Amino acid sequence: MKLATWNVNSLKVRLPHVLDWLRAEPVDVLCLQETKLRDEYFPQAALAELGYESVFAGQPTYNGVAILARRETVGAAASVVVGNPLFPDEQKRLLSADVGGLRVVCAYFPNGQSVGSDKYVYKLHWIDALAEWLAQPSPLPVVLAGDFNIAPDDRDVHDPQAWAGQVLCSEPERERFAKLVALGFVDAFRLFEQPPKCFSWWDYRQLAFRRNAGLRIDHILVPQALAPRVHACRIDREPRKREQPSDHAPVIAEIGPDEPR
DNA sequence: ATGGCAATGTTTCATTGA
Repeated sequence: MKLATWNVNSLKVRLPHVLDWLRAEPVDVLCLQETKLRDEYFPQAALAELGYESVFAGQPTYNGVAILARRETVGAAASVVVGNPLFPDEQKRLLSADVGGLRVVCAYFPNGQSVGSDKYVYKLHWIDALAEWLAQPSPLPVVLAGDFNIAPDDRDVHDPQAWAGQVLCSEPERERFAKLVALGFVDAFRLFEQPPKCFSWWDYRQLAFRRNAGLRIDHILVPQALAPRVHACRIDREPRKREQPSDHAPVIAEIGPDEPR
């Protein structure tokens, strides 16, 4: 199956991009972040027309996550959980659903604003609680996909010197990323040899995309045991080239079937 | 040191993002 994650920065504005993208790249599961929509405005019907079932947890203005599942290939989403049971939170950043034999956890990590700020402290606590939750046993292999708002390594930063110690790159954030991975995951993207300077987010300002001045902050973590089944992982820059794009690009992983064919 | 760009609702600016 193909599983992707994409921070769309407003699904209202980006719906045409998402629909076009799914027509060109009919992934089986798509995790969305920053839908910025109340649940009553979620474009369920338009996605259903393309064959996708949606589960979602939104709020006005900020945050909002969704998991789209292509019905004919992965069936219906089950065991939907909104938020982290261990971390009561008004902000809609986390959504889990069982689909296609996987427990898909769609996450929009807090941004953190700046190192040492209240939002940064919240970010670290939020991640710690996520790790605590993910440490609990699951009946299905867990895939954690989303906008982590962490560039795990200097390879994931266009200008590591400029970003050193800054939010998204600070050591406490990177330690937390490593702690999540240490629960038994692998970063699907790094299972493969990748060209240098692969990023998933570029600032809207200062022609950052054209200069490839970006960060790799969107990730798909798969269980170590599933690593042999991951056949590819890449970032699709094409949607970022369109008019009025999201500042993030989708990340796609191809995960093979359980049984060798 | 600051703004720069985009989206939203508190809407003609302030807030947030990353």
